[in-house]
Amino acid sequence: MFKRITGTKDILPGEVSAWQRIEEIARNTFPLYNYKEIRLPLIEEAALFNRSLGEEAEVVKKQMFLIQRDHDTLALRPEATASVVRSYIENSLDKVQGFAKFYYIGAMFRAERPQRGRLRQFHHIGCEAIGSAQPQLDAEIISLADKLLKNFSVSGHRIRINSLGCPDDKKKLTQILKKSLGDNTSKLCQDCQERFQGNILRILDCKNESCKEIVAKLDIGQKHLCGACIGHFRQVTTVLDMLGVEYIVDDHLVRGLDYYTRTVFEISHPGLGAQDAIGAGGRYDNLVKQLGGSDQPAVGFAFGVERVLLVSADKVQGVSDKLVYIIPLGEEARQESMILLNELRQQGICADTDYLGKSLKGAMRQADSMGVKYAVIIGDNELKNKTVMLKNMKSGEQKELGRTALVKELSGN
RNA sequence: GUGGGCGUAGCUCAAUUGGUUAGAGCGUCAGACUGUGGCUCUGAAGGUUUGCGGGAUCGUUCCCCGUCGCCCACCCCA
Repeated sequence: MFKRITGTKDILPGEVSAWQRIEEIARNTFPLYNYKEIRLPLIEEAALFNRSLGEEAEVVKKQMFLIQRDHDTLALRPEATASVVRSYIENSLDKVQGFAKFYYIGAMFRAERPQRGRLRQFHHIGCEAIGSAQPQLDAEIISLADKLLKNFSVSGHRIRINSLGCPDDKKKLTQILKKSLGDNTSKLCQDCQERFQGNILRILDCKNESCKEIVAKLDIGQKHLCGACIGHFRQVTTVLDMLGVEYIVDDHLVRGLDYYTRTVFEISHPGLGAQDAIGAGGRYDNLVKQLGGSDQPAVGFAFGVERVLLVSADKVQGVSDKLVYIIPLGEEARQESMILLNELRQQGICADTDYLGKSLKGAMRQADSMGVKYAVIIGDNELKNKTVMLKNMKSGEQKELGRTALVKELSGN
């Protein structure tokens, strides 16, 4: 028997309605902020991600699904920001329109060990605004993220924000950390000792208690930020306050991907266990240039759809309450019902029938368990009278109608 | 990638210190007098015989090893 690839999931019809709900909310909410949908390939040149996420990023080093084809190394995309930027540059959108807002919904791939809220194929709903450095945009995007969550029926989430500063500030922060931690690296946990080499900023958000203590003593705060970055961050928080978005400034918040600059944020939810980030994002003012485009600052974020679904209070279930179920009794009625089905469908009425030759009782049970609103019975009597029997499954009432009267009755729903 | 737990019908779980035909509930299907669902009752199907492959044993679903899968945590991240 064939099996799913580890870390992938079949989304069966029963679960699809929950997905559709989330997607529909996203498609309704993004346009309010003038974000336009963009659809991009699932595979890209692997080098795109090496360049954008950083050679040292775990995602690049260990988690990419690589495909070797001829002399090219391709990768299933582990995230979409790099692809959006690639597309923005490749299609000369910087020249055509300069500032642009995009949103996307789609699958991402990372070869991690699966656990709750973590899959190898997972789905992002995200957006990117490219071409402006204004702090108001950062605030708008955080408030959009918050709005989306509310629309998704998610509550109790926590938004943490921080500023990493411009590239010079990031370098400064790296140096501060190297200097102040250099003497007692041995006191850091095993992971942090490795981070010290390649990914030193991440020591700031280590969960290890003793590391936390050491980091707390350093009292980093936002001392590494230059005047311009401090000003930027202050404006971001000011606008967030104006918009009534609740957030926590967390100066230990660092993101794992290289491209982030200045504002970063992460949205977590206590209902999730270890993988508690349901969404995250931030500024990436250098990425467009770094990938060969013009100098365009940008900001964006993404939600993990699976994680959002885990904490969404609205558990919709698929019911066929718009379906009309036709029950033919006998061979002649079965033929006749094909005409009726066709007619109903032409009128835009969802209609189905029993294909198993069940008894009336069995077919009624079937109709009931599907949750249909109407059943239509066609038997010998109805054939003779050229009518059908329409039964309202909720009220139990039924009446005998002619064909046209039936269509008229049902179109009203 | 590292550690731990688990793996018995479609689902949730049982199965006495390893001992004869592996059980239940739910679900599915069928029936309960003529063409009518939900509740109830009755019955049936469904496990290539316990993820897979080895091993120890007179014998194992139960013990050991390997493997695959799932889950949880670490890590990472959405």
